Amino acid sequence: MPFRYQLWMELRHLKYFIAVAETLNFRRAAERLNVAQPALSRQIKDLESSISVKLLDRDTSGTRLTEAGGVLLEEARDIMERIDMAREMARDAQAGRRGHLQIAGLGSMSLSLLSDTLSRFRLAYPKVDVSLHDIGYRDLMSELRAGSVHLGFSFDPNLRETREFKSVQVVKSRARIAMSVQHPLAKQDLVSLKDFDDDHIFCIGKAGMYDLHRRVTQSILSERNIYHKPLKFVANLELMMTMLAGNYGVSLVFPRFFGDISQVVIKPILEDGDDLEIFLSAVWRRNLQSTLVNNFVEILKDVDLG
Amino acid sequence: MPFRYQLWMELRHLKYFIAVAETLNFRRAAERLNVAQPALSRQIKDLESSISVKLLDRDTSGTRLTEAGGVLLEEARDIMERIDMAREMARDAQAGRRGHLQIAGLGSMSLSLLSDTLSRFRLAYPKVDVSLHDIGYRDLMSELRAGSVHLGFSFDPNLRETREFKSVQVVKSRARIAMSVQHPLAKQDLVSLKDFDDDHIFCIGKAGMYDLHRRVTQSILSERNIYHKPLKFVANLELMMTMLAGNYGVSLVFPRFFGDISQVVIKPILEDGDDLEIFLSAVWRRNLQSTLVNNFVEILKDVDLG
DNA sequence: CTAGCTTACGGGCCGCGTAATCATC
DNA sequence: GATGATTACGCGGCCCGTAAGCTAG
Repeated sequence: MPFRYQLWMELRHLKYFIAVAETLNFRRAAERLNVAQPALSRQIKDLESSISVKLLDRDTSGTRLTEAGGVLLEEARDIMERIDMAREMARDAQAGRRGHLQIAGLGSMSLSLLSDTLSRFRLAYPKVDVSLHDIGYRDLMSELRAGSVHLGFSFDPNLRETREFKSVQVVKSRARIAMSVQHPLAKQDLVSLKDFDDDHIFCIGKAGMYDLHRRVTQSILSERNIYHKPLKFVANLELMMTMLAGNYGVSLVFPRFFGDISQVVIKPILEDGDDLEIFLSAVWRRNLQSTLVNNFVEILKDVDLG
Repeated sequence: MPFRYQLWMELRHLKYFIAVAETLNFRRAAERLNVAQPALSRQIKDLESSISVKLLDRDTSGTRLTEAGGVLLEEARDIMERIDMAREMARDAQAGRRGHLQIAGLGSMSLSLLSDTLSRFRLAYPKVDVSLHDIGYRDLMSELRAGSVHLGFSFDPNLRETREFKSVQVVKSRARIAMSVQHPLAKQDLVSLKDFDDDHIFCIGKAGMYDLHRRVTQSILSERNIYHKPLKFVANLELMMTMLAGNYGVSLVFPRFFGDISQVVIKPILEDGDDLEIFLSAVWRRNLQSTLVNNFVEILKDVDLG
């Protein structure tokens, strides 16, 4: 397949043309350009013939722009500005001051934590476009590999320091139980996981994107052989909080990844165990040499999310 | 004074870079460009060093865009499009299909006649920007000379065929008297200028822009030694028509330059004389080689304004 | 050994500068 | 003659192509 763009001129032609069009005098334009006048004449002539358009009227009374010349002058100036801008943009991009940063996390659970980091990053690098994506943790690896996501947030230990990925631990949280203030146990300071066999236990999401919550909840309960009713699912965090506030059930939550909701109290758990700790990590491809990601991670480390 | 735009690259560099960035393979890109691979390598290297930005990561696993490269790729594509567009626009301009056409006339008196011509011109040359200006006939000559107005409309015989200007007669009209339907003479088919010594005679404008009407009216009346009350002035055509409709006076008008107004009748004049004929001409600078103007005049001639 | 990019080197095109030519005032 | 633009012409840079070099699988 041949190439799309034909080269019918070079930037030199535009530069020379602008100079002549602005001075309307070949000799002075040549001086400004530090070239000899004949060279300038020749280039203008070449430009005109390459587009088959008369750009300048040269007669005894002087040199004047034709209408086509006037039109091209505006365009040419604009193009030269674009050229300069392109260089600046590339430099910005190299310095991590410009670009597109695609960040993905496990739904609002992790992304809602980032508001501080995001605002500080925006302050430091205002020209960087940041996009947030809610994707499932299963997709995260492949998206990171493909490069369509540059930085991910994950609770998955498999997606931490490996030969392929780098990561930094962002925050950890210990599982607690969230329930309505009207729940019988809401007055206790400490509750046991065994106390909720009569309650519905809510999880966010049903399959795919949000099913991390279900997996963690199920694993914690079955690890301890705790009887419980079948898990109930709600689509998102807000819905779950509404259900909890209405005392329709309880939920195993990781307080730092949630906001404070009135009508809902969060109680520590009597039981012990490492699996009650959950770690949120930022993950990115090790061989992705991205100043954007590096800058973002620097700020991320600097921000106290705890 | 040195020149504004520095040349740190040529379009060739952009073209080559786009090809490499799209194929991510120097050899295939070189094929598409019909150059040898080393030449391509060298140009990309030159481009990178000229802006001090790494655009492509070349390692054993292949060639990939850096972030800066991605940014530049978008810009480069855009610039190449602009280049092609610039040529098309210049060609359009040369063919009179694009540009700015500045038209001036003597207020709404003449410009309101042009709606047919304007709409046909717009149909034929949609990319041409037409601006209408209301300027006095005194300014018209200087504006035409300066080139800030390309085509003018004038009743002034001095602004017709001269060594400096070309013109074409657009329409002529014979003076009549406009008066209210309630005017005592409104029932007559023919009236004499001498019948109105008791009526106020209205003219549009007081000084400057619109005073052509006053000059013509005054000249016609004094030429015939007709007694009349001092002329009364109104700012514009609409106001005058309102005054006439209210039977506050009469006016010497040139029907083709006015619209039909209810409550106002227009009567032929008994008197004879060449000075009762007024000609509207389109005028432009003779040595202005403007396809836009030529095209416009062609359509103007073609449209029946009578 | 192959694939893929870079370095080395010689040739040719072209853009430049000097000088001459043309045109108008 | 002065100003200003266009040919004429030889030089030099640079872009290119061929060939060799380098690295990784």
